[in-house]
Amino acid sequence: MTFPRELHRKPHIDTDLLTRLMACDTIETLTSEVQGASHRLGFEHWIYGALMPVTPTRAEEFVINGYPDEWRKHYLESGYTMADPTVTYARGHVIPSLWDDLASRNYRGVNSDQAKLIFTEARSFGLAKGLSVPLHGLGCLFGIMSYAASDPKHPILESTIHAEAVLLATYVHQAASLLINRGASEKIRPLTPRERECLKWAAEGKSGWEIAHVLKISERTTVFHLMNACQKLGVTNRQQAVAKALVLGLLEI
Amino acid sequence: MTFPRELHRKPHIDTDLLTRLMACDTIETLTSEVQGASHRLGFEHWIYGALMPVTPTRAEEFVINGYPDEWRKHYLESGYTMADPTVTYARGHVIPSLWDDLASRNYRGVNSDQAKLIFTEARSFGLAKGLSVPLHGLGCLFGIMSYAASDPKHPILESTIHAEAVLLATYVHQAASLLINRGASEKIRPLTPRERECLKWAAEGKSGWEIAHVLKISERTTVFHLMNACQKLGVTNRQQAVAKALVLGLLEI
DNA sequence: TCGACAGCTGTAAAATCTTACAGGTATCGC
DNA sequence: GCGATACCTGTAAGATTTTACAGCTGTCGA
Repeated sequence: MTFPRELHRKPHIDTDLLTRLMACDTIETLTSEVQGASHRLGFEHWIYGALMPVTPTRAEEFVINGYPDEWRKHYLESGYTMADPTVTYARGHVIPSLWDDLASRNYRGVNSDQAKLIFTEARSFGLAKGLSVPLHGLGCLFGIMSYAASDPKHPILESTIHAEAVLLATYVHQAASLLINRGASEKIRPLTPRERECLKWAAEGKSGWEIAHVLKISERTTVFHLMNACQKLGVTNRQQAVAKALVLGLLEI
Repeated sequence: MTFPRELHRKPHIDTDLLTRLMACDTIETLTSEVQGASHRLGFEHWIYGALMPVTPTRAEEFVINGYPDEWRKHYLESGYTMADPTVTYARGHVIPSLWDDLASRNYRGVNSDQAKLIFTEARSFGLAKGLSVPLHGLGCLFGIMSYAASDPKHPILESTIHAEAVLLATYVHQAASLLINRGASEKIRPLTPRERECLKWAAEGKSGWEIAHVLKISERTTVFHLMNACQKLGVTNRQQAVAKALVLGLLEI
């Protein structure tokens, strides 16, 4: 296979930029680098947010952004986060979507009227045309990177911007994940192989007696391992241990 | 902000192509479309794989590919799947990586010797330069889309190919997810709000009595809801119910 | 050699979960 | 009206989990 000349297109987001992004060790430097990268793609505004689970059913927000302060203020005061169609969309999808599509199509869980209102208001703050990139993995419940341009004629889909915005988003997600984990307060002592094994079978619905037979140990020993696992995880019973181990990705299949 | 002429670069992966991808309703048409798309990016070979959890600790593979048959045969016979550094890498990362980097750097859980062996063998089958894109979300444990070119001089990083390959990968992931879900044998009756609520608190380590007090219902009723949830999920106890509900994404925070 | 750690085992009481029996109200669409 | 559904409640026996007591072997690095 030969490489036609047109294959060689210098990207806006080059490897130097990506290397710098991954090297960011503070929220400030990361914000600054992303700001520059977004501008290179023709977007004045951007926001990255992720939900990091702290318990099986509670998550903490992590947000960095280059949005107009007034819009962020209005957005938060209006409690738009949960009604925001870009957020709802990101939770259940992996492909990027234009805001225009989110407002016109009826995705599951996306209220179309509310969507139009939020987008209309956003436009009045200078966010005319937007692209939202869902992000998953790295122990986050879900994340989102949104880009916005003040010019509704920004050629997102007609150019490689579409793809480059997705690439940039994955790097921001990885960089943010490193930052978040660095600042993680709760450090869990790693589980031993036996503890993981016992938890795994517990998650499969096996009783202590059954686990003992599968692992060819005494029932007392499974109780011992599961108890230790509960202590390490800081939980009160097996249900919670299984749940926490799962959401923290401690029970790799 | 103005759009410099160079912002308008017609992408190799355009919206038409992406629309066709999402419309694929069989493995064959999807394979064929991806084959064409990969070629447009200068890659002769590609493979998409995903692990879909069927129980909290067991997952099923889904693979479609445009790899040389001989290489796939050798790969499977040698049991490379678990030793493959691209697979190990994809499990814990979200940013794409060149095979060269995987072979030279020491990522967590990636055996460098084994990695070099697999890559060397791959090269002898015509897979000289490769790019692997990790994929997460959509209820999969993790997925991976790898591209390979026979020419070691393929300008992946020096062009927008890098970004476009990532965009294409997300579309393949979404399309494959739709295909897999369509063929899903096990259809779980949806949980009622009360059942989800009880499961949520169970996952937080609460006992039946505690859940009853939180929800201001009798303990008998929590037992009732959790029993119904267990039946709907086809499991034998609360541990398994919590685990299954979590991995199936039924307990949205 | 010694501490730290993984792994293993026993008994027993109390707490909790599972399963069986049996029954009630309210809402909704056909 | 009537079936389907969500939601709610009671009693009781038996299984399982949680927690307390206490003590063993073997490996590994300092």
